[in-house]
Amino acid sequence: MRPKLTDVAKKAGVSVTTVSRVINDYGYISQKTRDKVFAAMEELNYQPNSLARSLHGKSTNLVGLIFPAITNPFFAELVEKIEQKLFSEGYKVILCNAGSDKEKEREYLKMLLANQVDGIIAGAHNLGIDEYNRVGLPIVSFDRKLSEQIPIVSCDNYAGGKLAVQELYNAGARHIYFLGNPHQQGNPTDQRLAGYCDTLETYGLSRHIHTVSFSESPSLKLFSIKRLLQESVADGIVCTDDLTALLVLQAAKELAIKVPEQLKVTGFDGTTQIQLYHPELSTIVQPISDIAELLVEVLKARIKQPTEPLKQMQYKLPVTFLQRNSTSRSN
Amino acid sequence: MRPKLTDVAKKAGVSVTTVSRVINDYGYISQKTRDKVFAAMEELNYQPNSLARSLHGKSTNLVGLIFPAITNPFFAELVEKIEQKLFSEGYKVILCNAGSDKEKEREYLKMLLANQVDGIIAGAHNLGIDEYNRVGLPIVSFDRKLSEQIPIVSCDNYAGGKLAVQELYNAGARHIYFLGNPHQQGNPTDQRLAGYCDTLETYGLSRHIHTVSFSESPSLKLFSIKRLLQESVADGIVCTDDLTALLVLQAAKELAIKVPEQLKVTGFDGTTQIQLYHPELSTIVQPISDIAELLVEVLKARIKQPTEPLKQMQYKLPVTFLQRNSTSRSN
DNA sequence: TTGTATGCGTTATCAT
DNA sequence: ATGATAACGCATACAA
Repeated sequence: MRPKLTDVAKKAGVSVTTVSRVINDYGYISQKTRDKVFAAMEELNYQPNSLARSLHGKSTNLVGLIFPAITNPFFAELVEKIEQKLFSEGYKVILCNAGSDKEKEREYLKMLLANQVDGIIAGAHNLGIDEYNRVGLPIVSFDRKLSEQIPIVSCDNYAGGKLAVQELYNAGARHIYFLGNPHQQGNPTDQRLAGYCDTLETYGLSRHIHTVSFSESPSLKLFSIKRLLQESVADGIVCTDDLTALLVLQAAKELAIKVPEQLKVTGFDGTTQIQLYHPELSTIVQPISDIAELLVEVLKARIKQPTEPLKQMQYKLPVTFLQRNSTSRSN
Repeated sequence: MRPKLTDVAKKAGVSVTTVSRVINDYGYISQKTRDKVFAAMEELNYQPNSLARSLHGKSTNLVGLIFPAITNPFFAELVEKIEQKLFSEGYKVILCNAGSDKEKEREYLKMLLANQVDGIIAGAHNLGIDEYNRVGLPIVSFDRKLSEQIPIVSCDNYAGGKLAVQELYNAGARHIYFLGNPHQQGNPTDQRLAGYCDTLETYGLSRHIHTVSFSESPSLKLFSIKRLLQESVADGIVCTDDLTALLVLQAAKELAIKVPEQLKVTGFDGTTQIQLYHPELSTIVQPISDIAELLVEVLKARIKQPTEPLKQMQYKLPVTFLQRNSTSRSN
């Protein structure tokens, strides 16, 4: 049995109140008893039971993170940054890898409630608005609208889509395709598509929109991308994420299509990892660290003042373009 | 305020005991009251407070995961698998990204204790034996010896080191270098080095052991690898992880050293992600899914019977070789 | 400066 | 078949 307050009290020869006072540094206590208590705690390797503490009305300092998959480098880096910020603020993280599983996300949501988390940062979005509305807990969403009450942090997806087209155009591409996940209504990532469409229009080019399912197995994805490359006349492709872009590069290589001479490609996300291990890929870089920081800041504000009306519904962070070889100008 | 048992009881017009009975499916209750109670719960969106529950002696069904960095694809895949297994067993995961920070790992360990986790799976190892011994909680370690009392799950690192050398040798390499993290005493990963050394000896070749710090920044790592390639006569390199191997490939490319003609390279880990996005890299594949499953199984056993003496101290899972172009035979 | 008693939300024992 | 109540480990109002 783990030692409890009474055990420490007994060992130190004082009352539980005194021990509690020492632990929480509250009220008046003599240095002598303080020392005695610390010695007893040390000897027993005592750790206050934070469950009992929270039951008493104290907050748990627990934050739930709901994301689709940490094996995706983008989410891995984002989650890691979030975890770091939260840790430095005294919060601990319960990680919920919801995948694209509605039921699992629901389960996790219930679990987080049951564990009295102080708040939730949601990056997976399989559930509907009302389910999130019922939670009744501070929530901040990454990159997706969950409800009218839940603030969203994301990068400037529209600017990203626009920038990608501009860069491809400037590099000489005139048949610019869009390749991404099937889009869902009302999500900020749709803005990437909107940016693409609008910008094409200003150039007087026509749009070509193709989708590959995010959840599809990568080898299937590779297969459909190859078919796309064979059947199309694309000389530029805007991908909605880096992994898809890498598959395009791979497909092009297998088909002996030269990048960037015959085909220029941009990714989206710009994780440190892919920047480093795929230095050939141009991409729209999301400010992952800033996003993480902002998510945490906004959540903290909601936790502190849950009833306060939202100052701001959406926070959009700027993107940048990372010029690499896959979009080099070929003369 | 979140609804509590009394609220549900009041709404359903029964006592708290009855509600508790319904929730836990315990004792006798008429279908009629059962329905009433469920209706009330539904209406209030009631979630039992698992803190109060655990306070009463129930287990939290919480498992702590301590790992160095989920941005490393290997850990990302391992953690994701572990999380999946645990979830399907009814456990939730507290993720502790300890980095290589001793203090953070210590903090996390205390936090997990305070949150009454049922057990811990430890994959980061900055702390000493005694700190883990004091925990007094079911722990299973991945790939590292933490104490006499803590079971270890790992792949067969020795076989991995051996296999790598064999494959390089068979592909024609005769100056086979070892490139990895600086090794620490008594850890299973040292076995990779041992396997390398022993196997070289059977071939009558001499050993060349080089280290690059794991925590070093990748661009620094790349730099020192380039220097190594320039100064050495290596025609084969055994890397202790895939990311290092990728840096070697990159360095070779920049130095116009042809792989596999002039230099053959093997990685270690074999994550799905790197297999897919770096199809040129030969590697020793760890059975990640099996490792995850075994970690969870062993932990479950410890949780069920914490006092039972360990049946087995070490569990070694077999590795396989994935033959790709970086070790192709060049005639 | 220190100790006693009560309550947090839930489960379990005992009664009805 | 259902209800009253003690206990879980801790924090705090109140008392000493």
